[in-house]
Parts: sequence; C-alpha cells; structure tokens
Amino acid sequence: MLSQRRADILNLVVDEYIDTATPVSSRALADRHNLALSTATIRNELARLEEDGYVTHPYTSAGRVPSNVGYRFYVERLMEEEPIGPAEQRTIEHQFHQAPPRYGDWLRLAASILAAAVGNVAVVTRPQRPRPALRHAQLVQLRPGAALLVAVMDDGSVRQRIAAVPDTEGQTHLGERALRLNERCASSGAEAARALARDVADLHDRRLVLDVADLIEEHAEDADLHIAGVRSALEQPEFDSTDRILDAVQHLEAYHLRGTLRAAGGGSGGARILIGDENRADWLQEWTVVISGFEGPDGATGAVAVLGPTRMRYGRIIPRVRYVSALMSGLLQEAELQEAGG
Amino acid sequence: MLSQRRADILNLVVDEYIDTATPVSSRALADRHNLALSTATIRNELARLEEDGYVTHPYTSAGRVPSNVGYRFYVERLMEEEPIGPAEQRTIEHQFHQAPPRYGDWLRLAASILAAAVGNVAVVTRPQRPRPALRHAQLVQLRPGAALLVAVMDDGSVRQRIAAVPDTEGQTHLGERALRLNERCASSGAEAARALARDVADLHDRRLVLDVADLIEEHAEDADLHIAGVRSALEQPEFDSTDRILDAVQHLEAYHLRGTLRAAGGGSGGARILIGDENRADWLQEWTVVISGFEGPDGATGAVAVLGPTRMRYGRIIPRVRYVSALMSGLLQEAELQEAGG
DNA sequence: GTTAGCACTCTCCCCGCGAGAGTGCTAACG
DNA sequence: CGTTAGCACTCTCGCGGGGAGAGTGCTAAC
Repeated sequence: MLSQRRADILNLVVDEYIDTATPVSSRALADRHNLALSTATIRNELARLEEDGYVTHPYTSAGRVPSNVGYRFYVERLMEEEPIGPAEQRTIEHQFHQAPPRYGDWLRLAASILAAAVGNVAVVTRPQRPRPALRHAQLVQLRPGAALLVAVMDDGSVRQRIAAVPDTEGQTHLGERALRLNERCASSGAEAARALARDVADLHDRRLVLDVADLIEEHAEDADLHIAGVRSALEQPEFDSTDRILDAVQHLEAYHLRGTLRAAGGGSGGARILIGDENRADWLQEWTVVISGFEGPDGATGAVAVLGPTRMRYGRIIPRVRYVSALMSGLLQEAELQEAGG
Repeated sequence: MLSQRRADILNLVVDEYIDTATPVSSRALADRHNLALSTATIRNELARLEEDGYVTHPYTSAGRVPSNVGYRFYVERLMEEEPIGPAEQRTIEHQFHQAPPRYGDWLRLAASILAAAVGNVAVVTRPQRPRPALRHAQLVQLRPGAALLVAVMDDGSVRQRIAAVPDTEGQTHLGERALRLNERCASSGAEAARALARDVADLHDRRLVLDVADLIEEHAEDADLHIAGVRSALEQPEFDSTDRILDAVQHLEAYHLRGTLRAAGGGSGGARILIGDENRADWLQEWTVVISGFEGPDGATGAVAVLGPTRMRYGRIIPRVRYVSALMSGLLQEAELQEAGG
C-alpha cells in the first residue's frame, strides 16, 4: 500500500502529466503545488514510486511518466472528478434536444456531443436487444415474381430485402401472404422462425419465413456505430509521427471498432475503463477506452464510449461518459425516440 | 500549341513525377528514356514549358514539377491509359459477385474494390432519383396513440418514422388508414403529397400525408456515402506533415463529402476530372477528383469517385473509375439488386 | 527523515559545412 | 540556327559538433 504522501505525489504526477504531456520533474511538483517538501525528498519518493511500478523514466534523467499501473491507481483512488456544471449540462441537453427527427442522426449527434465535451474520439452504438423479434412483416410488390419484404422489428427498426413470390400474384395476393406470415412469425426470434419454417407446406411461404429469419439475424448482428472526434484526438501530442496517425485512422473505422467495443463490454450505469494493455486489441495498447452501457426500452442496450491516449483527462472524461450514457437511457424512455429504430 | 517534342517531354516529366514524387531533372529524363537529346537541350525545353506554365520549380535548382495546367494537358492529350487486363477484370468482378445480400454492404464493397484497385480514396454514393416518390405506405401499431409509419419508395428504399394516431385505434383501424394513405399518395413526390394534404379533412390522415411528404424529402436529400481507402491515400508522400493528414482526415468524412461530390457532378458514362484548383472546396486545392456517374433503373443516378493528390496515376485511375462505374450500372439492372434500396 | 549541494547524464536545438544535385548561361560546333 | 559541352552558381539535405538546459542520483550535513 502506498503511504499517503506517496499517493499524493503520484496524484500530482499524473495530473501534471495529463496536463502538460511532458515528463514531470521534482522541481515542477515542488513549484506548482505547495508541498512542504524539498525537491530532493520528492525525488526520493519518486524513486520509490518507480520501484513499485507506478511511474517510469523515459531516459536516465528526465522527469517521471505514469505507467499503466499508475493510471489504474489514479483512476481508482486518486483522481478527482471534474463535475459537470449547470451551464455545461444545459449545453449538452440543449444539443440533444435539437435532435432532428431521424434516429440515425440522433446517435450521430450523441457521438458529436460527447466528442466535443471530452476532446477525444467518441463512439455510440445503437441500442440492441439480445434477441430481436419480428413485430410486423409486409410485402410490397415490385414486379412479377419479386416483392419487397419489409420487416418491422420489435424495437421499431425496419429491414427489408427482395423476396421471390409467384409470378402471377398481385398486391392483393401478397397481402394475404403477408397476413399468413404475420400470423406465423409475430414475436418470433430468428431461431424460432427458422424452426417454424419446416412445418410450412407452401414453398413460397416457407421461403418467406426463412427470409424473415435472415432479416432478424442480420438485425441482431448489425452494430450500427457512430464515431466522432477523430481529429481532436489525433491532435494530441502522442500522435506526432505519421505512422501512429495512420494506424489510428485505420483502426478508427466503424467496421473495426465493432469488435473492439463488443470485447470491452460495458456494464450499464457506471463506466468501465480499460487502460493500455488492459485492452485486448494490439493497436489499443497505448489507448484507454472508457465505456458505459445505456438502456433502451425492453432490455435493449447500447454503449457510449470514449477512446483516447492513456494520457487522457480521466477526471473530466469519465463523468461525462456516464452522464451522456445516463442521458441517453433517459431519452430513450421518452416517447418520441422510443421506437424509431433504424 | 506545344511542339511535338515539348509535348513528349512534358509527358515524360509527368509520368516520371507521378512515379517518383520527386522533382524531375533533365538528367533523369535523358537517362531513363532514350530521347536522342542532350540534357542541355532538355533543359532548354523545360525552361520553355515553365514559361508556358506547364511545369514549375520548387526552388531555383531543383527538377521540374507539373503544374495543374500541366496535369490538365497530360490528362487530355498525353496520358496513356493503363488497360485493365483480363485477370484484373476477373478479380474485380469476382469481388463484386461475392456481394452479401445487403444493399448497403454492396455499396461499401464497391468503394473498397475501387480503393484497392487505385490505391486512393474511393467514394460511392447510393443511386438516387431526382424526385423520389412513394410506392407504398404502411402503419404498424406501436402503442396507443403512436404507430410506425413505414414508407417504401419507388426505388425500393424504406424509411420510417413515428406517427401520431388516435389513442383508440387498433391495428385494423390503422390498416384502413394506411389504405387511404396509399390511395392518396401512391406515386406522389414530396411536393405533390404536401399540396394534397390541404384537401384532407381528417386531422390524423392529413398529418400522415405530411409525414409521408417529410419522409420522401428526407430520402431525396440523404446521400448515403461510402468511403474506403483513406489509409492508402494518406500513405502518399504528399501527406508528410501531420497537419495535412489531419486536414484530410477531417474532410474525408461522409458528412462533408456529400457537398463536395454534389458540386463535382459527374456526368454518366465518362469520367469527370477536377484537378487542384479546378475544385471549389478550399481543402481540395491540392487534390484531384475523378468522378463518374452510374445509372440505376428508372433514372436513378449515383456516383463513383476517386480522390487523391494531384500527383495521382491518372492513366490507371481514370479507366478504373469508368470501369467500376459501368459495372455498377450493369449490376443495377440485374434483378437481385435492382430494388433493394437502403 | 529531510535537505542542500554537486557531479553527471542525456536530450534538444542550433549551427555550420560539405556533398550532391541540378540549373542557367556561355561559347563552340555542325 | 538548333544543339551540345562545359562550367559556375545555387539551393537542399544530411551530418556532426557543441553548448545550453533540464533533471536526476548520490553524498554529506542538518
């Protein structure tokens, strides 16, 4: 266990390093914060902190830099959270209520708001049920032999695909097929629909049931990620070399992030924090992920996350991730947004 | 007009510069291509080309670099197109036919394929009609007082929003409303629907007609862009400073590119080429945009584009943009994809 | 346990300089 | 008159030296 004094010093080192992005010297600590200690004493303490693995040296005689262990301790015991003042709260909520009526835009907006608030990459995923089911299916004739199968999921999302139907059937016949389809599949999940298809005699009807099952499955798998703030994150001094930027750019694409966020999980309510090598992915070894789940209606869950260099303003970012996450849970309960999936 | 010899030299300068990304010296031209000329003569010709504005000097005694005028002349008169061999054709088409059944994925795939073929940023937009109209509307009950209005457009895309309905109405009543809505709005564009709304007596019905109009309008405005190849483009030596990369990253977002592509237009069939300051946008002053429209069924048009530094391999890129564009026009006529709008 | 002092180390930045590349010019050549 | 060889000149780029500065670790005194 760290002595109080050493913990205090570690706290200051991390604060200072987060602020300046340069290794922290004993002199800087003595000057800027009025520790009643000489630089020599501070140096002794820093040496002990280094022995215990909380800080490191980039080279023999530079200041100290927090290690991942140091950051972890800081986040759990030392850090002071920067409260979200009423003005900032108002700003954030105001931005949210400017939301355009479109659901996808709303998620994108959430990502932008969070990114602006924390100056790092923000990611927001669509709230998703573990096992989506069908609410309603519809067939719209396109041309002889083909119809558009439109499936409304129980979370209000809509998916569609082209389905084969008999050449001879017009919209009225298709209506009847749709009716049968709804009777059969209403509230079914993907597996249920697939199981059920076996008992359907009519070849086209069976095919439609399977199409519905496909659509439900697609919907379950599709993550629908929104990313914002890449540029502001890349302005951090850790991205000094072009290689690092390129790596980051490459990995900060929706397609790649899906897996990352899934791995990070993100229990609802609080925020989960993964620092440096606590992340699985190779490219995240010098990143920290702060992630928090939010809840839509009926057990749907999404995630709000911030990604940035391990040297990030934890005290600022963590409460803001929590706040936006909670805000989204709240907003999702409200009527207008509740079921506009998409 | 340029003399034949001077045109030849310009051609070589551009080829060489595109290849090496370093200013081209008279010696390099004499060595690598067997002009029956001394370096001194070449220098004289280069000086004339510079007078006429086709090339420039980065500093007093460096080699020559093509100007925008030089590139323009090169593209129009000099360049030799690099043909797409049968193997490459097969590769590209093969990739296209691996397309997953989802429409959005298909566009994304097209962007990736093109990006891979040209080593630069590729952008593909959804084919879009100038004035989309409604094909079919449907109401699905969500809860008392609210229903999901699902609109299938005449290009097969689907959009939805929450609509207010009387608290007392169940799915059967909603079915009737939907029927009326379809009778009224079928094949209507946004303005038509809006005009028509005035004559609808029932308050909820009128509201629904307006909602349909909104959805059609949204659909008309939404560009739905897919981008790929950012990383490979940023690996070009022109992006040596972090500032340039950051600018590029910032602007290469779907949201911003929409306007850019719209401005570039892109007549179908051939490819339109905008070199450096021929682009409107400030950030594109050192970029070239190669854009080609493709045609879906019923007058819908999309665009395929490649963005890269003005020093790009025009001879390779232009035919590939055309090829992919034509391929997409062709594929869009095929049944499976024709109407699976997203 | 704390502190002053000091030697030592390592980085960073600036500067100068030489090598090299490439030009423009001039004068000779066919 | 176009072409070419030769040459002086210019500008960049990379390298190494060196000094300033920052910061540490250690020792010895308080």
